[in-house]
Amino acid sequence: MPRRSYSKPTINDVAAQAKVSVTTVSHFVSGRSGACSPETARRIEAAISTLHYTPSSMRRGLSQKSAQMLGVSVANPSDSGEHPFSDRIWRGINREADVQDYTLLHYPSSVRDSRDYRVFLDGRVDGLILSAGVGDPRIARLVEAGMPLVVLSRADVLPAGCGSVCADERQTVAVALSHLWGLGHRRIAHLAGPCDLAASAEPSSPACYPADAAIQRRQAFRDWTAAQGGADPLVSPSHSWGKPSGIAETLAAWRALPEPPTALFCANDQIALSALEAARALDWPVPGALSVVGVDNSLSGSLANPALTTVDLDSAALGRETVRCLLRLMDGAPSEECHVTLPVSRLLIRASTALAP
Amino acid sequence: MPRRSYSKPTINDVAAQAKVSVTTVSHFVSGRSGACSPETARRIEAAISTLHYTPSSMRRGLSQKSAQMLGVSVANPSDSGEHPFSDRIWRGINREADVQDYTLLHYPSSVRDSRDYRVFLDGRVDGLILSAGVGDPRIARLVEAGMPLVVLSRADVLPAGCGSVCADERQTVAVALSHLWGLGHRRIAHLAGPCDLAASAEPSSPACYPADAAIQRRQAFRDWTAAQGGADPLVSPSHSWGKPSGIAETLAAWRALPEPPTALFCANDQIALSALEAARALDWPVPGALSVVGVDNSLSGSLANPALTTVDLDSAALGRETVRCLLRLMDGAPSEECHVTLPVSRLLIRASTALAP
DNA sequence: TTCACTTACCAAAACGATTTGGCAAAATAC
DNA sequence: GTATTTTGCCAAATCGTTTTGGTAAGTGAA
Repeated sequence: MPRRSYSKPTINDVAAQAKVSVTTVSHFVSGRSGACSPETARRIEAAISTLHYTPSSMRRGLSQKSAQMLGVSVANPSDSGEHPFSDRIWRGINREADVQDYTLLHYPSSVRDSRDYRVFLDGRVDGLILSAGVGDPRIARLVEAGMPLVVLSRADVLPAGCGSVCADERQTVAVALSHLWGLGHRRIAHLAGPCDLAASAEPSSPACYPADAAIQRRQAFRDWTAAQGGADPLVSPSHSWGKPSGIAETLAAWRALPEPPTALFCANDQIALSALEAARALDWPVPGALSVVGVDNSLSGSLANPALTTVDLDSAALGRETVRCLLRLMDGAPSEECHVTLPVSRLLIRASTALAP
Repeated sequence: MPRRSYSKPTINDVAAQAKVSVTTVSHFVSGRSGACSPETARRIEAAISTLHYTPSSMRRGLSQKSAQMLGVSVANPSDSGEHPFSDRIWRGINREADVQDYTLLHYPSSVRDSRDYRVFLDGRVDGLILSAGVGDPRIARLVEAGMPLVVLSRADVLPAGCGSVCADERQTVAVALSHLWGLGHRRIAHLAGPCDLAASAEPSSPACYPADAAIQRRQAFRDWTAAQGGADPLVSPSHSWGKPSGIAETLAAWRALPEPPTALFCANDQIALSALEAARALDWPVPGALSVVGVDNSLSGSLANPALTTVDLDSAALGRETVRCLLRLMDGAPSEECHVTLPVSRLLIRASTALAP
């Protein structure tokens, strides 16, 4: 038994009612190719409004070979509950797609993988934006199939043929560390994110972080401190982005050092919040004795006590750039020219950082 | 200059390569109508895998008059940063749509309204799920256009012709209050959500709460306490769902009462978290002297100190039911039979509630 | 008047899949 | 050995829109 479908008036109905040919209606509606006489226009307009005619974009796509639709599969907003980064990227993508007159087909990556992105290959979309783990085999498959593709990731971990957009993590780290440095901190420790790639691919992670964001941040931290002449900086083991554990132990160990750190640079806000909690438990005053900086500008961070100083990533800009990059690719730009690293970081100074003791 | 589009092999290419007719390929691919000989099957299979053929769902929809696609416009996950309720509904919808072999077209409600849901009327989708404010004029328009439609809202605030799904708020309230009652609390106050409809339509609100959820919860609270014989229960003025303010003042006033409340039932977790903060500032021990219950089971609530006792709404179930309801509607069920009120609440007892003092 | 040119419209083909109706050949029944 | 059914396949029509290639009628200039 066939499922009832929403049926609406067609261009033929309009043509019949207005007593003109479908061609004329099509021309009138799309505004292309030549004007029609005022009288004809009036009749067509009347018919359209009487019948509530809306041209079917699907049928249009049939003859135009374009669906004016972009597929998106960034870390499912659904699963990302409290990952503002992902949410803002998503919003940036939406905004720009709207401006460019494209509709988005959002396909959550949580859906069972057996389908293998088939939805995206069945002609519904003209191009694809996705976040994927390093070495995701599907990327190569999609590229091979000829699908224009932009991945939210670093260019150097991707197969050839697709574009990429990512945040400049060196800038992110520099923004945070120069703030601390300016406050007089000379002993700065780093609470790292998930630094082995396997872990960063775990489903609970905000998958639209470039898969190795944690590694990049850790490396940038080491480089930055090395550039200041500081030797052997304190770096914690990996912590999960989401509900990090083991932070209390690390902090206790650091505090017991002959020369404990006076500032903490945390790979993201969740980790920073856990650090805040741990410091309180240790009676380690923040920001009196220990300044803490996070990354992400999450709502929880702004509500924390003390309010968290954090690096705000303009993820909406990342989203926008992703769409633009994809459109360039679709316009035929060589994929080598579609790799973008954007400086999008800005420091939000709140109560968790202060002058070094 | 036309934009390059992703072009892929068609059923014709496959037929040519396998030296059979398109009809035979179509039958083979869709598995319908009669088997073909092993030899023919082998040739078709070979051609398909050589060419990487994927049937185009768009073209399929062209002749079948169905796109196997449902439109969704629940509170944009993008804007909902920390509204787990919305996220889980979204996930439930995804899951069920996948099971039923439908793809979702997600259209964020934040996009400029001038477009008026046109995307949804242009034949891309077979049905529509949305959350909308009370009296949203677009609902009536969509229904009039014949679009099968389910709204996440209460049935009695909707125009005729669409389905509806909502949580049973009386159950939500009962679950929370019986817990407190069982702990011996007899003086229970309510911190209400946004109770004027205009405010509940504010963009920052989790729009997939039924527009008047706050009102329903407040009413259910009054009814429940009245049923217990308690007279004149304490109810605060309206608070925003998101970043509520004025809570500190309310709590201070309540504490100064000759007989202060021993428990607080908050309209959602955000409000409860603010209450926790305010109680701490007042040196009002939670849960020693004041038990606090929220609604939503947000992550922030579980990480709070003390961890928040909360009502968990099985929003995924709501999402699932929404899809099923829509499919019933599309199958021709009369809209009067497509109104569902689901009891989906379950209590999560954590550290913010204890025996009455 | 005739030629060139524009305007206003239309008929038919195309897009890629499914569906329908039908035709041979093979298998089965009498 | 003929009649009937089944099997395996194909040609053509269909869906709603755009595109292509026209045809008439009207306008202006020679």
